[in-house]
Amino acid sequence: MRSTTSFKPVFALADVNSMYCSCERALRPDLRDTPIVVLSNNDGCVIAQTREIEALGIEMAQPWFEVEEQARALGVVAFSSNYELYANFSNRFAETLRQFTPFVEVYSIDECFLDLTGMRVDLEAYGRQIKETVLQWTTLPICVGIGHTKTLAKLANKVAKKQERFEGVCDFTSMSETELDRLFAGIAVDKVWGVGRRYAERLARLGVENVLRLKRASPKRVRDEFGVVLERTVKELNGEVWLDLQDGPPPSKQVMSSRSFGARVTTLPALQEAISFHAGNAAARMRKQQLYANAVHVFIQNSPFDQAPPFGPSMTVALPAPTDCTIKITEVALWLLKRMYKAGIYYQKAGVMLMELVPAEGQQVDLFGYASSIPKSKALMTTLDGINKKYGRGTARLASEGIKQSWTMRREMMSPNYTAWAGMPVVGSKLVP
DNA sequence: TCTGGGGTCCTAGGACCC
DNA sequence: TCTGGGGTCCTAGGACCC
Repeated sequence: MRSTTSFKPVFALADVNSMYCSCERALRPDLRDTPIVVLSNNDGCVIAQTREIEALGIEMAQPWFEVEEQARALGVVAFSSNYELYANFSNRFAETLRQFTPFVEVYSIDECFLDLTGMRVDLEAYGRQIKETVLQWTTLPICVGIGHTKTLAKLANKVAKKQERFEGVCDFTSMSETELDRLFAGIAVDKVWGVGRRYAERLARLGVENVLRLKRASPKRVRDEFGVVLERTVKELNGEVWLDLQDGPPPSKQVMSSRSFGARVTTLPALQEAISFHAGNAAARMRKQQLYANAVHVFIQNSPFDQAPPFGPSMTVALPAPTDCTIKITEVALWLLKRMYKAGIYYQKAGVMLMELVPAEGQQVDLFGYASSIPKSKALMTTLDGINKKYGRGTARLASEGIKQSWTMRREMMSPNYTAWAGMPVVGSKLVP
């Protein structure tokens, strides 16, 4: 963090418009004017859509099967989600932003905060320059919001997206208090970062329906009614900095791998494959962060949408010593599964969560030998991760994950050639088509 | 037939201890 | 046996985020 003692803090939020759809369009420039949706795993729900789609009455998180027919009739093109592709574009996006300030926080796959405190520039013009550069270098369209706190920058970004007169860049810091208040009076309170549907309903009952009302609410009263988180939000709306730019993501406290099945699963062997897969997947992601797990949690469940009564057992077990070894974690997970499994259930989802994670540094070898094979295991895991990094995820894995994997998800509309694209040469962060 | 997959933080309440 | 307060730890649940 830079020192902010002599300047009023300034944050910007750069956010890619319809990230997943924009990535798909990058591969298919011919779809520039075609409405696109991207579907969740299993092609279940709509999780991203281009602007035109809202006008068609298709909503976010709507099950695809409910709207597919109508959408196709309207010429909508659908894609299965392709996270490797999106992660690749996300990295290019963040790298481009680093040209403008070293103080960049990657907040999510399609959003970065920038600290612009103390910059002697016309902030709005700078925002436009950022927007244009990202478009040129990555083909991704973005909006930029600028404010004295992260919460305000978020809100400014929303305004930049929604109100066309701003043309994609909205700078609250250059607006007068009166101007801002007039703007805030016209924005629904649930557009504020940290105010979801529930809070919005409760706030509405107290007569707080727009952002201006929330900004003017008494922090103490908000704290008593809603807790410290929303109190902080109110203060941030008033320009008080409570959230700072984060250096890097804090280490995870838990790592979860879970997924719905492509079709219902009933047999133990199929569940064993799925749990093995999730154990291996979670362990690999945990190793990437150089963490060890102290506990393993496994769950299986049927579908809330099926007629059957809900069945969703879950169990957690503490490990005798922290480990990052896929083999040990898988063993434990399979043991838990065996204890929970009941025949005659149509399982819809299963998952593994690794918990109580601790840094890999300084792990003690326990007295009873559980961890005594650590050097061997470490070499094996390093090899495993190396192969999978080089040749793609899942190239090397435990046999218990199965070969056919009949339980895996559907991705019937995946964009082709994504690996070739991911390997595209980069010159000075610039994308070379 | 088909209904996402990750995470975090806070709070309240119970168990237990002194 | 009854009474009370303070502290910690754990868990479940609810809210939020993308």
